[in-house]
Amino acid sequence: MSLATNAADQPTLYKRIRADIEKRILTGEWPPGHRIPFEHELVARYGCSRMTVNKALSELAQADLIERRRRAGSFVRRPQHLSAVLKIADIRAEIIALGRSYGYELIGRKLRAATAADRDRLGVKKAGKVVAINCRHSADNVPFAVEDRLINLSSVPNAATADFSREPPGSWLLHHVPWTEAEHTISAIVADDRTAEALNIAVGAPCLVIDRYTWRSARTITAVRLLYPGDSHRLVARFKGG
Amino acid sequence: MSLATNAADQPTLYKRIRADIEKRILTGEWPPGHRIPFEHELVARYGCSRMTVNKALSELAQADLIERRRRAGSFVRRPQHLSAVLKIADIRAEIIALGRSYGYELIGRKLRAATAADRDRLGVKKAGKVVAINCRHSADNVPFAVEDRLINLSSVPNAATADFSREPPGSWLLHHVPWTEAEHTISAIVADDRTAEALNIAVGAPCLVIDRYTWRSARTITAVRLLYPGDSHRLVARFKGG
DNA sequence: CACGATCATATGTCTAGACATATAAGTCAA
DNA sequence: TTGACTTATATGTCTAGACATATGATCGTG
Repeated sequence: MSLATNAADQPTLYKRIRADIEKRILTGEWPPGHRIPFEHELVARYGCSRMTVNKALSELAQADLIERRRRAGSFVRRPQHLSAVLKIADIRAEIIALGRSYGYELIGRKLRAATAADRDRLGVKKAGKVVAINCRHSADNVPFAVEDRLINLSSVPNAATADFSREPPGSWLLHHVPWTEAEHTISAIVADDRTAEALNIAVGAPCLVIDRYTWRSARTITAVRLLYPGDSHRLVARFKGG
Repeated sequence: MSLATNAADQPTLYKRIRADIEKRILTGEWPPGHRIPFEHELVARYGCSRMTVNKALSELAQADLIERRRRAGSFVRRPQHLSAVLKIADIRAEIIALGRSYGYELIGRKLRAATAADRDRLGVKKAGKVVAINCRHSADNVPFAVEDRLINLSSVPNAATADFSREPPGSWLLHHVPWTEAEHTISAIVADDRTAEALNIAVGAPCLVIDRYTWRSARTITAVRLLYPGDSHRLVARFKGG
């Protein structure tokens, strides 16, 4: 019976159900915490058996996109299942997890029309407004990292009015812009005068550089460069497979 | 009827099937390319319906542990689905992928009983033999990275007789020891005299350091430290999720 | 109000079938 | 030998049920 609805479909039904739900999550229509329809509701909507819906939801749960709770339903998960490398997205959380006291200091914040350099850095073509932020993170009152960030206001208009004097922009973004993709580039430099002063290390000391570029559904969110003292910091990534 | 076999089990049947197969793959009993039993054979062995074994196999396929081919069967996959950060496990493949000519040079190779330092580095308690290898990778005849590696012969006895004068140990291991887990630690240093000479860079130039520790099923395989010129190398990792 | 016991319900797992579909393998002709 | 056609088969998807189980809600009691 339900095969009727499957007549002109290219993908199979359970994949369509999965894709439908995934799309609503990724576009933010169903934000983290949102309860997605019960299985029996989806059964009614798609006119299929429960096993079909269950397969779609199971795969979404396996991908950590949703969390399934008996008796309660299925809920969109908060994106907290990141690999260790990405977890440094929230430096505050990282430092607190290490049991050290976290310190944050906003050095500069500018709202401006995107310059050519800004557009290049964000990988966007059209002009628009951006926020440029400079700040410093510390652990136990020792400089931990300096951050140089650009936020694309076309994608995240709220960031124009967010108060970054108390909350670090990485944490703010993590809570306001869920489900992004990111690309990291890791390299090493030696500290120049400015960096050495900001990190309280010697000029010429090694620094770890992390450039992260973040987007959601083809919209650039933010570009950030983080500088860590190279001898004191460790990025740990653990993988399974080959 | 099949519920009878499920009587004293803690995990559910499909999870047990999945775990059974996963174990044989991870221990190497079923190497890459091996055809695992057909669904109908597993149905007979576990006395359950096909949907149950199908669920187990589908999850293994989703985890990229096996590949399913219609009419042919299901096969253990070669571990080639690594994240970008881990892909540097095979520097030769990385350089060739960049379209550059790969060069390899074995600097030193020692077979010895594990010293206290070796055991500490490998994270093993019992004494045993190890191979210590020093080598250099180059791209277009320019030094690309120097490698300092320790292989635990208790886990990989074959490595004692492998010819590392032509094949880099990372590539050799990748082809002889499938399905490992790894932990990376990334940091930055400045080049000392020896490093500077090996990489043909200036003393005091920044270097990216990657320490990788690899194991399989609680058995340590190898520990390696890679040094890259920090200004010329880029580690790129791309993630999906928050 | 706090705390247990009970109940309702959504998910978790499973069955014994079914038809669809891709494809390895065999068959036959050019 | 090679290419085209046929066939057998393993996986892919789906159904309409079933019972198990965890847990949010509700209700009653001290």
